[in-house]
Amino acid sequence: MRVTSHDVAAEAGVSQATVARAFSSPDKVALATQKRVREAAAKLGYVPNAIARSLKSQRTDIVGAVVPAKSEYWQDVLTALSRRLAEQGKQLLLFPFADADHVEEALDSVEQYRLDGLVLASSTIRPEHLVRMRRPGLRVVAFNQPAASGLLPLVMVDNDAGARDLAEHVAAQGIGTAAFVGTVASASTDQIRYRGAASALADRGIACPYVEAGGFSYDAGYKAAARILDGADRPDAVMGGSDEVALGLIDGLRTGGLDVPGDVLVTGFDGLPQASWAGYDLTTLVQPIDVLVDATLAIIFDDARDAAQPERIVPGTLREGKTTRRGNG
Amino acid sequence: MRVTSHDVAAEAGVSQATVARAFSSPDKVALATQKRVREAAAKLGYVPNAIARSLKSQRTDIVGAVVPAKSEYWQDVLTALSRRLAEQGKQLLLFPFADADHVEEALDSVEQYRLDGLVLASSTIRPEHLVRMRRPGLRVVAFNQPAASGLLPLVMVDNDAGARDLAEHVAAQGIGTAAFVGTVASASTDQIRYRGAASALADRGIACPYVEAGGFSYDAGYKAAARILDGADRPDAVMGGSDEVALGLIDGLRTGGLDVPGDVLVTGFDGLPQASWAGYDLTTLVQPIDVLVDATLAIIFDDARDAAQPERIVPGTLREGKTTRRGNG
DNA sequence: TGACAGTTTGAATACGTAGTTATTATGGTG
DNA sequence: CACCATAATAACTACGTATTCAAACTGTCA
Repeated sequence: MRVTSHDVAAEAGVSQATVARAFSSPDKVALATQKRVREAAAKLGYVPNAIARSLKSQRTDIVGAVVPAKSEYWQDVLTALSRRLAEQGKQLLLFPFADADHVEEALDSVEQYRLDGLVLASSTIRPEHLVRMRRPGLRVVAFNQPAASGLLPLVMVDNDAGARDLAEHVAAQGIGTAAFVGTVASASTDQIRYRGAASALADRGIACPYVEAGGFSYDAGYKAAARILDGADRPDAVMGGSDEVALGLIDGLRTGGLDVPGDVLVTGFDGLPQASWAGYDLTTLVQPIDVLVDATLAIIFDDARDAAQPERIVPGTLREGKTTRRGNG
Repeated sequence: MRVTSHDVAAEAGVSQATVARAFSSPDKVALATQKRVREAAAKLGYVPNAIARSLKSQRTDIVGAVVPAKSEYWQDVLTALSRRLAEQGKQLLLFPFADADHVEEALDSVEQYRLDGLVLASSTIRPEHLVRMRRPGLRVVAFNQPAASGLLPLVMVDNDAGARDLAEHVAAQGIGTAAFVGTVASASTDQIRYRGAASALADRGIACPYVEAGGFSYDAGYKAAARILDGADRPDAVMGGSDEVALGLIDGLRTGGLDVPGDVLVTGFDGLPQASWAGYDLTTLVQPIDVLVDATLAIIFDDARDAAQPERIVPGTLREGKTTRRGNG
């Protein structure tokens, strides 16, 4: 039924061991034998069984990713991650979770597979879940998850500096008041971004209250806009906790009759492709996803275990769009 | 080092076989023994090894997906697919490819893993690649890929009917001329959608030339808008081959000084979340992704192999947005 | 020619689980 | 109390590969 190395061995008139060697370490097999084996394999349609190989070699060439099921940002990250892995002949196995309450189930599945590495995403994974994944033989990396600091190797963009950059850029446009519309208040990225922005604005005498959108989505941002519009004093600038929320904010504010950027400036955070779309042209902090992904894979695969708890914090870059470009007055 | 069922057996004072049974078919183990095994397992931190299980049972509980590396639409599909699989305790393994020339590499990797099923996506996978994947023991499904008809089990939205619905809807707004901006002319979905739209419009005496955007992206649509604007006679309506292209078209047309829908109507195809964003509110054909995913998994996992070559064609639903709502005149 | 280093190959084994067969314990009945 | 049916467990083996170890073969040099 299924063609195995034994079948190929019989066909080529050699032993199974030789077939295995011909595929995994060809330099140890005489050229003529190699050719004979390859021909037999081709004739029978033999393909090495990765499952059996993994069992023997204790490597799966598979990296797992525990991520929120629905999120533009994470979709982008996963795209970059899986592409990078594919280039190295490795694969990405997804463990999506619907919400914070279902993380544990995802982690249960993870343990079954003997993955080479694991990327833990989402700032809503709780610390107790994080430490649970510290197992011998499994390289875990927390991705953009400040709460993991000190608990796990960590790779993230410099949220604090990024938020400050955005705040300073906005302040430079000459605003009087501002507001920060966060995603979910308990998310550690949210907290850092807010503190960074608020602190930078405070330095310039600008107050910046926190408003919680209650989700990471466009819809959450859209709805939050209504609350901004209803508020007593409308801020001159609104800083979104993420691009998705910011894009929702823009549409919500515009639906409410405001002009962006004429009446109110808006910023985001992440650098999603959609933020660059001409309809929005959002000012945001672009995360260098490729750099973050490379850093992540370096921690997983580099034998030179950089220190005990590596912590790579990568700077983002400010993207200036028209959402913070005041008309001419 | 790694805890195995043998270790647990020793700890619990039973045989390895009993430990295995306690986990895979608990009903065959006395309750008291079961408890003892579970306690020993918990104490040692034992987790069954899915790799070894797969080798023995010839099932991996993993479904693979060969998809284009970069695409909003496929990201959505994969999200739905992986979520559905996770609910059933199964996982999704990604095999992304950068472009049509790299499909073969992806397929090479696929064969190594003994997957329970495989989803082949993208309308740019060539027929010879499709048939290559027809292997005993592997359930393959072509997802939204008309070209696979007759070659592989196929699940797709009714592209023809959808395109006709959109065309009729647009025609009903009282247009005189139209244009179809496809993605990539060689894509089989593109061809069907164009033919459906053009034929429905022709029935009403409206000509509909084909314009190739040259890609599946927002950028491709944005650039195609320029060509529409430069053209001799501007169409009253532009039908995009996909939502991504249509969103680019809208922004491109608006950048060029046109009002959408005031000066020109625009439609898309797919029903991406972004199409519903207030800034666009695109008229499009919404694909019932959950239905498509369920149909796909049914073919992969249902033993009652529906016919030899099942072909599930699911109707989409027209979403009427403001991009086809002419002002009031 | 014989010995020896180096290369190439084959036999045997282990990876960790699940299922198959054999053995022992249990309980009910005449 | 013997006997049998049934439940529960143990011993063993297979899944397909990679690797260890030993054997066979190559060619070189004294």
